[in-house]
Amino acid sequence: MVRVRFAPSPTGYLHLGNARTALFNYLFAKNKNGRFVLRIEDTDAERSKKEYEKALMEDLKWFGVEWDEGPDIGGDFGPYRQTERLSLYRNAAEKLLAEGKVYRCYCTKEETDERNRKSGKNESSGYDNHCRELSREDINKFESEGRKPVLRFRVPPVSVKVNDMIRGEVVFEAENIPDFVIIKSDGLPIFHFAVVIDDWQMKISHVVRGEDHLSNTPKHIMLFEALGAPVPQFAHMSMTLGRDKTRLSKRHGATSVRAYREDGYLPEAFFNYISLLGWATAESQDIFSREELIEKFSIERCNKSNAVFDPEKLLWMNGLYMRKTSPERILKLSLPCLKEAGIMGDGETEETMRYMEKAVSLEQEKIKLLKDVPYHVGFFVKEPVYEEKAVKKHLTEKGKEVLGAILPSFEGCEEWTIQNLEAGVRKFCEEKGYKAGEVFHPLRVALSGKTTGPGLFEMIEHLGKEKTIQRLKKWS
RNA sequence: GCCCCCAUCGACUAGUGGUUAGGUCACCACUCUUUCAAGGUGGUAGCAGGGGUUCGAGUCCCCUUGGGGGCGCCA
Repeated sequence: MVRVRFAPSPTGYLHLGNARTALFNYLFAKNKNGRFVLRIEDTDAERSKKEYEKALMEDLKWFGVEWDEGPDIGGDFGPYRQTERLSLYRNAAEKLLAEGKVYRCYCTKEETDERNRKSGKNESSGYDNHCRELSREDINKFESEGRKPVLRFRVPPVSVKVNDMIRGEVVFEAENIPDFVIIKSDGLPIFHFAVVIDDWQMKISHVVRGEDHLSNTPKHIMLFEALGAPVPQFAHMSMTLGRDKTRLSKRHGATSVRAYREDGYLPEAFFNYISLLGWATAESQDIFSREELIEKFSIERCNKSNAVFDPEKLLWMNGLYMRKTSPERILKLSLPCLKEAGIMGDGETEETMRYMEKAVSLEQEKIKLLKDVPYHVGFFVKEPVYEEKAVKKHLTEKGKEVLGAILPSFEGCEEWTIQNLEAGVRKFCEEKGYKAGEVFHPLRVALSGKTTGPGLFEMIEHLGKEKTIQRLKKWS
């Protein structure tokens, strides 16, 4: 049984990189008919916030990554929050201590840094295993000073092979791994220890995570072995970078799932785009339905090299899905924006909803983001926002003259259909000797406020006689 | 400083010793068209560098360079 997990820290909104890790875990699990576990790593008391945990779950659900076990829905291997599992870590650590696999260390950060400096080593070269063989006397002395020890893992002198599903075999020498802390002096576990205990006890079969953890994996393997626990399979996926190939951060623009969600991306577009980062089929297909992705996904086809997140391609893909979906759904999803823009209110009638659906359908191929919907369809119900440039260019004296001249033919239009409207306007052009553009452009601007929009006659037809005449009068 | 990973168009990628190095985004041109889009057609653009191995290297090996990551009482 394949069991994978996604284990975020609730210290901020779900990051794009993490979203990708979650997605790959999800796809892998679903592809293998396995289980996808959500675990919250909230042992960092200062930075972890309940509201972020909530947001994390909302955003995951938003783009369709749903878990089979997690803090909100439970499961057979809970609890699923690390702060609720502290006794588990403590017990496991006690056992290792009794077995001599970990030891108490009383050094402060300053002391180890100082020793490193004196021996000419780099400050970040790690712990020097100073407290490995403390005597009873030493311990008593430190304890009487009131020092609180940390628990350090006694790294065995062996090399560790990581058999990575993406990277193949990677070997690490123990000499490059200093004894590391597993329990802090306040009794809380360090990340590396908590993950191992959790993965073990939650029976995680495959650990799929970012490459940033590859160098830490030998530590994890040593811990699994010290615990007598089975070592899971590992797959370290490439990292997600920004345009300049550095780690994705604020200065690259939006980096949280929340931001894309609020900008009006469609969840299926986001899902599809993210799946393409560091993974591809032999055909390099790039449009997939959720089901297709689940069916075709495989860890073996994950790339080893880092991937640059390209917001432009995401935007293109969103437009594609926007064109594919129904106007009804677009309207429904953009309702909050429309309300905010004062274009629609609460409790609109069924008739208005259908009217707006039609308006959306006329503009659908141009809509790239939900938040742009008000801009595209606002003029159908509200007085147009007249764009200065458009007015200046087309609603000139001559333009207004044309509008005044054509007004009667609209007033006299009995059957308000696209065909009639077009025939009428064309007839007008011919009779008065206007070129089409001389009439079409002023009409469009007077009615919509913009130089771009739906087909002119579809637009007029949908606007209706009343609004059309009222707006034309205003400009003639 | 030490350790690890990676390297095909600007970006995402296909490629697993013999290819005119393919697709997608972006870009450019043309086309369609009342506008803007969308669509269609075509195009610009790539194997980081140097050594090997081989009849033959984008594909295998080594070095260099570049990029990323790790080495915390953060996760």
